[in-house]
Amino acid sequence: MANYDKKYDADDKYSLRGRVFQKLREDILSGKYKEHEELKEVAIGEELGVSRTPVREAFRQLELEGLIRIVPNKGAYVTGITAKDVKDIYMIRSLLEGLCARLATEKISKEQMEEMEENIYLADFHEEKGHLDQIAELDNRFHDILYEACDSKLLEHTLRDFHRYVLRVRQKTLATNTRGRASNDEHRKIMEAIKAGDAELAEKLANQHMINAYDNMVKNGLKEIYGENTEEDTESNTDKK
Amino acid sequence: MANYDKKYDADDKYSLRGRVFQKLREDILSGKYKEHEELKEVAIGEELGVSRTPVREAFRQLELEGLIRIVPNKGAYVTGITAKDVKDIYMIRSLLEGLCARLATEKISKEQMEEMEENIYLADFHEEKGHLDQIAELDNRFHDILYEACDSKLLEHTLRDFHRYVLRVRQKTLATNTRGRASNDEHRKIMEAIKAGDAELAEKLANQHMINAYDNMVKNGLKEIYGENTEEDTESNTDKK
DNA sequence: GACCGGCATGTTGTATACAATTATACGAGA
DNA sequence: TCTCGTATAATTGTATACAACATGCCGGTC
Repeated sequence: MANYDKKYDADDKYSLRGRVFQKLREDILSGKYKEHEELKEVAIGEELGVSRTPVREAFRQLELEGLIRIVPNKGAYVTGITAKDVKDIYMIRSLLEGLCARLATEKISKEQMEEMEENIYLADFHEEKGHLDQIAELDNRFHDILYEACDSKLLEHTLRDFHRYVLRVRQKTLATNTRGRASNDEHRKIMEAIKAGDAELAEKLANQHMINAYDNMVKNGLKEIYGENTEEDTESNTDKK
Repeated sequence: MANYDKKYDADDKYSLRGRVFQKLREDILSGKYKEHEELKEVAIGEELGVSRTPVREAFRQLELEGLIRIVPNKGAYVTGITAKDVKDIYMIRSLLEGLCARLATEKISKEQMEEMEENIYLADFHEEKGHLDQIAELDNRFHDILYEACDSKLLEHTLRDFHRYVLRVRQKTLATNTRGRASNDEHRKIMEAIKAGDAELAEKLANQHMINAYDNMVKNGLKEIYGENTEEDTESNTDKK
């Protein structure tokens, strides 16, 4: 981890490797490739019209992002997220989003503050109309703004990683109920605390925001989506040492 | 980042790529390759007796670990750590080590508990004798035990990443003064809290332990080691679109 | 009929060849 | 002498060829 600038070249859109990397990440997160599915180098390569070399390099990166698992001499498999993983991520995020909000209170710029207010306003609007896609999009964007505003490349990157990682789960739950409204209300309170310069409060609210999001997810049947033990690797590993 | 099992195959010692990856990581962390030094594929390849292919793949992984920075069509450069990066990392670690200690209080095994006690006992011994290398080693190991004991692959991995990342700095400061003793005393208190089942206390102590470690580092001239602005990328980037 | 071994096939691992891009050096012109 | 442009070299990006390994089928043997 701890790789700030990475995004700006690892994701470079203009090399074949970068394109393959982005495409595969998107496809995995969007669910095109499902858990435990095997990704074959030649198949991916043909699909995207490139040779195996850039595909292989993209695989190595995807592995470090935790999206696939590479078994030497065997293949690359899409990793699963267990219910426990999700729980752990939200525990970690609760603390770090809090830290992020606290730092942002000091560091946020005028433009970021304005975008945040606009974000909440827009989310209200789409909430009224029931535009689920836009709500999800704005929810993501709210957190992105917060990450940018904390003025710490490391924290920003860490949070973005975790955020992206649970997207697979989150998208399924945000659309199912009234969490959208509650979530946006919490966003508003965080925003107001930051605007008022109350770092302590902003931190606490952001902490709680994550806890609420997780609780809601559990209530709405996280277990059914990602079984109690999706166990991305059971004892099927005879290749250790 | 969220890539638990990765270690067990990304680091696989028996493929050329895995060996190159490990070797380079070690060399960068140990300081053999210095900040902003350019790593050339052929040079590394020849040195290790392999072709460019495994070297390139190792580069991609090192980039995601934040140890090098790859500029498309130009080269791979060892990244620097700014003083602010170190500060951010310790802020993050303060929270996460606290969480880790709290979780470990519930989950730690008998064996882990025993190793932890032994660790502290040994550290005391080497402290008396002034064995700086062993003290540093035991300090690292203490945290590793804690990471393992929290029973969260994600948290464990995240903390390990950050821990490893600041090793470059930490090794230089631990040896310079009396921090070794103070650090071990703090370890003992954390251990006792865990043993007593007091999760709250363990968390607070671990929080403070990181803050103290950072304060000590600042006192002992972090600035001089990693200048105020080691700025791993200034505006020397004319290649961004 | 069950088990074992080896060949055939497919897939990944590595090396090498070639293309594209960037850096460097040198010389011509002002 | 300085600057600019072109040619040349060096380096990375990509494709392909070959090697190593894993898997599954098939026939043989007990």
